[in-house]
Amino acid sequence: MKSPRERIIKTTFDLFAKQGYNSTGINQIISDAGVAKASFYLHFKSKEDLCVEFLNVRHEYWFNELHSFTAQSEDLRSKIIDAFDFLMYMNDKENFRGCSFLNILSEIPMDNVKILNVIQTHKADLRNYFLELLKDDTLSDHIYMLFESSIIESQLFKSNELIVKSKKIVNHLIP
Amino acid sequence: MKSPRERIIKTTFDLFAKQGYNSTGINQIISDAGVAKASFYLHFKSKEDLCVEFLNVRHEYWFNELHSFTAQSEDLRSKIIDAFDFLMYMNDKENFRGCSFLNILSEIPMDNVKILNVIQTHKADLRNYFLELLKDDTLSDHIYMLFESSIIESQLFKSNELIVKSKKIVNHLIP
Amino acid sequence: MKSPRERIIKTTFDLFAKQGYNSTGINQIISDAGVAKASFYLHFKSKEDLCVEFLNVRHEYWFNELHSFTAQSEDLRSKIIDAFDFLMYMNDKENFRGCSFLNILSEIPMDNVKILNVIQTHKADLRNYFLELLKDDTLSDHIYMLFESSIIESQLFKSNELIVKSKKIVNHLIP
Amino acid sequence: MKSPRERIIKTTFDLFAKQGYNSTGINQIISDAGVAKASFYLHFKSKEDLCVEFLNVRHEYWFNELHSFTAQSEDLRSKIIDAFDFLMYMNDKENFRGCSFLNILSEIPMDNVKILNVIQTHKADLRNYFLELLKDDTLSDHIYMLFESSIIESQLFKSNELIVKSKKIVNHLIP
DNA sequence: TATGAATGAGAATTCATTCAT
DNA sequence: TATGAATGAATTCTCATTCAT
Repeated sequence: MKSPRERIIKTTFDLFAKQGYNSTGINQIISDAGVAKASFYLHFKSKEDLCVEFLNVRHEYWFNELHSFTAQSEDLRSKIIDAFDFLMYMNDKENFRGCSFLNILSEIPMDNVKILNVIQTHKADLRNYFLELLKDDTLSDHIYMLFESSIIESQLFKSNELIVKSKKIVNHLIP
Repeated sequence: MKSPRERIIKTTFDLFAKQGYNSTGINQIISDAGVAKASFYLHFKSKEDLCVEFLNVRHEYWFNELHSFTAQSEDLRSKIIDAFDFLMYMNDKENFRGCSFLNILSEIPMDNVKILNVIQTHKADLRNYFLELLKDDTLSDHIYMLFESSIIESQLFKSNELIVKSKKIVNHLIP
Repeated sequence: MKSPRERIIKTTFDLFAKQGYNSTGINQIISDAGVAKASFYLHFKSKEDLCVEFLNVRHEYWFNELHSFTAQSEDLRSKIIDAFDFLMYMNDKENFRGCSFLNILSEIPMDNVKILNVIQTHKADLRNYFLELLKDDTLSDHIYMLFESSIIESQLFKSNELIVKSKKIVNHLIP
Repeated sequence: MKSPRERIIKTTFDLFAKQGYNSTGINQIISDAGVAKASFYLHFKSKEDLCVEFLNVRHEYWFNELHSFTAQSEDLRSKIIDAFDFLMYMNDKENFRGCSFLNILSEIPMDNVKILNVIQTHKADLRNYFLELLKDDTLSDHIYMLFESSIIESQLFKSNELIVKSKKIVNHLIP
């Protein structure tokens, strides 16, 4: 059995991704993780702190998954298309739960800069991911925005329809 | 002075748009609205019920605002561009709070179909708005997705940068 | 059966006087009072708020008791002496628990002005009580200080010894 | 660097005197002292135990300070007056925090004899201090009580007013 | 002697909802 | 229709203490 800290992070990873931030209480986390309440607060200063940790872990996990999913593709075009296929893979895997970062963005008060920063960094990294592939910021932002919409709209309609459509559009955009 | 029901709706409209669903308690609503607790539950079965009502009112309000904002434009191109300007107008007015519908989508449990339906309907209407203007579902969905991203990214970065960029892109897309 | 609010105040009165502020939790108060937790917070904004209310009630109670205890005495000297006898009566009644106001003074952080004010007012009133009787502020403060010490020392040593001694001293001081 | 035990005692000395007993948690003590939790309980059986130790150290410290402060004075009268000046000196130094012993007396359950004993001993010693100087137990207790009030009232009103008044009164009392 | 990790019990407070009038 | 009072269940967080090493 892993250490309490690891169990907390693992549990949080599952619960926040599945239920969101506000719907997941500390009580559920500790009971699912099999950890005492005080042990939780030994490792995390507050729920907000845990959220930051969660987002960091999620960030790493998500990009790792993206990278392995797109690793085979060699040319630019298929690398980008793969990214959209990755979204469908994730929707399948996580049941159209959408983007943990954007979900939490909606759940926190607007002045929570600590969490906001982590979310912004994640998305800035993603935006940069496309920029480094495409070397053209208008095109890369264009695709980034289709990518973002693809996530949200598939969450909203519980369907990959607009991801598929985005793929077609993107296919035409890439030179 | 308006009726209790109207006062509740008005207050909810302000608070949900400003603070979100979960951060707004019934207590704040009734105290801001100057209404007794029991009176609230006389008119609304539950907070969820109120949420549906809020989304309906918001739906109507939002499209009304969009229509008046874009009323002057006569040709297609400027009508679409105006829609993106409308987003900047709203960000200014509502301090980059993003889309009430998408925000609540993130705040509710995924199986809450009652609320999910209202959100889906709103977005379907918006998607249709572009379709009816453009008569070409690939193009209209393309623009719809840029529009959606524009909302979210400006909320995320508290900046209109990507709205401006979207406008340029959209300008090229429209024939 | 009285109203929840009354039951809370009655219970608090007993518990704070007996156990002090910090050793008395909300849980004990509501369970002893037979009231739901949320009902408690319906009537009192916070524990601090309850403390202020408690001190106000205690203030009135204490002076009422003092007045009735000393009501019979007609001349100045015996009125003052009666006040010291009153302390012994209270020690007997409340088992040498000392002064609720001074006890709480020791229990709160020094910057809690809200509570500090109530305590200061109580003691200013007491100081004034002696002044109005004696019309000589040096003498009245002299006696006030012996009175205060009498409370504290009898609490400390669980004995009325120094009250008795004070009475003798006071007897000589009054002209 | 001193031993853990010494560091704990030094830290406790500062924190208990400044914040009181209940407002000072073990966690703050060990973190301020730079000592591990288990090391703390190696040296002190419980917080209560630490409290006793604190009071003992404080006792010694306080009397030492008093003695040095009054060392210069040769005649009886000025030695007594000096004691009251000492209170003002301490109020200045410790920001009107009052008597550590009386403060803790208010913070503990009444049946905590272990701590109560230490407090009683301290005050008995003080009472004896005046007795040995004055050789007249009525007079010495009279002054002792003014002394005690002086501490408490200056703590209560954050002012030396009643200490000054006490000095005048005491000046007349001493033959 | 020294420690970092872990804990059970309890702290104050807020939630959406219902009841009696 | 309208209401003020009352509630059970949950919230986040802190307490002094102990265990395994």
